[in-house]
Amino acid sequence: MIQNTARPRGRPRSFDETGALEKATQVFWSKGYDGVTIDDLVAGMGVGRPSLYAVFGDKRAIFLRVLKAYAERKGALAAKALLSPMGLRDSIAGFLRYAVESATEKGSARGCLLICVAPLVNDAEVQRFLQNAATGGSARLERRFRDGITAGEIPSDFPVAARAIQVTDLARGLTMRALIGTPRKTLLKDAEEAAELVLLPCLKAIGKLRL
Amino acid sequence: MIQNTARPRGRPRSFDETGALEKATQVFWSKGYDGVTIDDLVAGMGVGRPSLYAVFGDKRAIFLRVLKAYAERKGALAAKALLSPMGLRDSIAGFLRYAVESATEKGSARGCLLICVAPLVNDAEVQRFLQNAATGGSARLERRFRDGITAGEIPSDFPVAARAIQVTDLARGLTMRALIGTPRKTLLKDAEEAAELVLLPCLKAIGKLRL
DNA sequence: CTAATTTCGAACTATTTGGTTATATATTCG
DNA sequence: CGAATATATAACCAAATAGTTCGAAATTAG
Repeated sequence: MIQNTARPRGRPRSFDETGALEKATQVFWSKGYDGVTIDDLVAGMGVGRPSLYAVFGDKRAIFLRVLKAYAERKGALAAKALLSPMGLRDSIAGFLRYAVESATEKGSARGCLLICVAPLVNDAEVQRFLQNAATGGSARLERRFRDGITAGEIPSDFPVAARAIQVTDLARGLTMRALIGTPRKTLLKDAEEAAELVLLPCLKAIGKLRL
Repeated sequence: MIQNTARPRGRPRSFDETGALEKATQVFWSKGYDGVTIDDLVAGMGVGRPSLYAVFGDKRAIFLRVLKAYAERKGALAAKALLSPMGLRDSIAGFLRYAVESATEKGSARGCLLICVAPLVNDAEVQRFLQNAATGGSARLERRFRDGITAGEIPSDFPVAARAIQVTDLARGLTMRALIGTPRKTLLKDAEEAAELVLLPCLKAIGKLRL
């Protein structure tokens, strides 16, 4: 069963479906949801108008697919940045650094589809999706903090939940500043300092610190 | 000179100019720049189409005026929230609390025109304006931190610049989460914890702490 | 090779949108 | 009151936009 999907019957498509969706991602990312017209998508995706409607549906449907694919891809990369380093500090710094780097990548739009543009889409399903993505993200960060506790890198009463949320908020802030043109270099320094901040022991733990 | 501006010559306007701009603010705030049509503005501002063009210009011009007025108003309120309390902690907490409250106000759109929608406007002048507003905001926070140093509330080597930027980033994060529907109550708690975070002494200062 | 199937390319239609024009209305000045 | 001025209302127009239709093209099945 090398070819599970036998070649379909009619004229073959001149475009790659997932490739076209990736191009659509760039279109939405750079122009925002409301700023995108069907013609923008036709031009950007390299798919003819009728094929676009037949294969993907209307703008909203395309955006939803784009959003979900983007979230999966980006979520995996963010998780990798978070989980690859061994030390907790490198983890958090790596996560924030990744946020900055992907938000200031040359050749791509600035910012982030999930953080900067999707929240402005006036659509209940999009909102639900973003809510879930957000809680999922901070849950992962919280788990990473907890692993830091078991590794003895932070005290056992470290406020893992609060700090996890704060990391996501700081990442949002860095990403929004990328959008308004703050240079990567500045943001990378800020990311480093943000990581330092969220790893500070809380006051009641200071007494127990061995310095 | 009670009436400095003698009544103008022709038919009087049926709308108040600044009032109309405030209504326009709500329109842009709730629909985003690209989501707004001229008809939306005509309906929302209560100004007829030709008058709208004659008095305010096109959509971009209206948005620029809206943006500047909004920034001034909101900036003043944020400054008040920051500078009214005497203690540093109440200041920072008050600032973040204000960000959350204004981003979750009933009867107004969620989020913030400056933080959530203006950054998506693809316009050089808007970008410059936002950059300046951002640096101005963190400069004020930095000053407030410095006043905290002279008041002896934080050590003299407190990283004022970094913490000021972090407060703005946290505020951005809270505001963006307001936009995706995170409830006010949650955000208020997060704001409180964020204030606590940014007031933690840095590690090298802990040795000097008198507990 | 022929028929069936699917996509492609171009044109088409109805609607929305940005911006203007024309006429009526309200006000001040003389 | 009548002329001048400025705004309001409605209608208008051209361009952009969303979504569809139709014939040509490319492929497989028989």
